Amino acid sequence: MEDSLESLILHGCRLAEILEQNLPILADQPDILVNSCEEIVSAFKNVKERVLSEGHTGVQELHGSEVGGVIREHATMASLDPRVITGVGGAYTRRVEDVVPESSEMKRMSLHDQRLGMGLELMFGEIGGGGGDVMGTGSSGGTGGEISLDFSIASSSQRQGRKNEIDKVVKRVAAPQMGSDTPPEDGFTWKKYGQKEILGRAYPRSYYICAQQKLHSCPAKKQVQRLDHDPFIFEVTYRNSHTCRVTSAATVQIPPSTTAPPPPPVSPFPTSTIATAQWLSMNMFHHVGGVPDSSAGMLKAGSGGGNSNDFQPVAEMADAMFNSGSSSSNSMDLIFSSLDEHKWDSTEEKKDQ
DNA sequence: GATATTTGACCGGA
DNA sequence: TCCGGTCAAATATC
Repeated sequence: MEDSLESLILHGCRLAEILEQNLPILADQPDILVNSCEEIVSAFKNVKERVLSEGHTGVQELHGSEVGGVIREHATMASLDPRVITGVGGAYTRRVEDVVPESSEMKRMSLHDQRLGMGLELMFGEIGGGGGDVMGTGSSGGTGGEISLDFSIASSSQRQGRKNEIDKVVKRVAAPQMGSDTPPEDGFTWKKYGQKEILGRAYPRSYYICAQQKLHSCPAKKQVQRLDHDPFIFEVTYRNSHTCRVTSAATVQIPPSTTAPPPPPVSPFPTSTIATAQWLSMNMFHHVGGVPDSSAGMLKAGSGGGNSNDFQPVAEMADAMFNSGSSSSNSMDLIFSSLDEHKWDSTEEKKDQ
């Protein structure tokens, strides 16, 4: 049941993201804070248990040509962990209620996770059907509440296909600002060398090479493509590892699977206190009708390269959560810090330069 | 003037 | 032959 594992991770990440986004508000509402933390802990505890019991095979084997489809379809299965189903989203709420005995918590989860489900669907929508082996790792990193989902794509067909396809990482990131034409900073400087209309895509694809290519013969490249159904989400494909970074900062070793660091934190949710409070009350706790736009969410797909280490941050995060208690808002910093320390190196390095 | 971006042409894999 | 990726000249911006 690999899908449930990934869904669990995603669910936990999403809950953590929601909590982090609303920490300023929840600081004055300890009861809600505790409740929310417990939900997150529960989700990741489930992940941890599954990882330990399955020996990581769950994530490693999250292959398939239809990641999205798998998630969507399997999420409706009665045998699936209810939390998984609610985590996958509101699209299955009714089905869940059909299958699972009614539970107040379940219903609440299902309802206030509706927007999450939409996000997940958006997240997976275009990855599915690619015919590739997709290694997925859910992670939540950055101080801005970024939710990311990384998929390294290294299908057998792609291995045999075009060159440079082996070291290929696809990430999805939200536009730094609504309507922005440029993807978020990712810690590297890029030089655009081309743009092309892609068949079947509503938006052109931009091609970038590392700006350090001449200096360090850095082979890193990236492609930026807006999603058809959500132009505020960029699908960023990284190819080749940065050699420039290794050269300029010998202390940082970049595995191929983490070719690119995550973009800077971007708040995918309303930023004003009022807007946040409204969203919070609508979706997280009171879940009255209406499904907010999830399109601004920070989504990434990519990374991994089939390396089991991809899964490590999740386990670390789970550990951090379980060991740090759940009633303190500081736990969130602790949770994300372990990820950030790794992922934000390059950004900081660049700033230091 | 240097650098960055745009854009049409070309190349090569499927 | 099609289409994605790259090149390089033209253009824009600083």
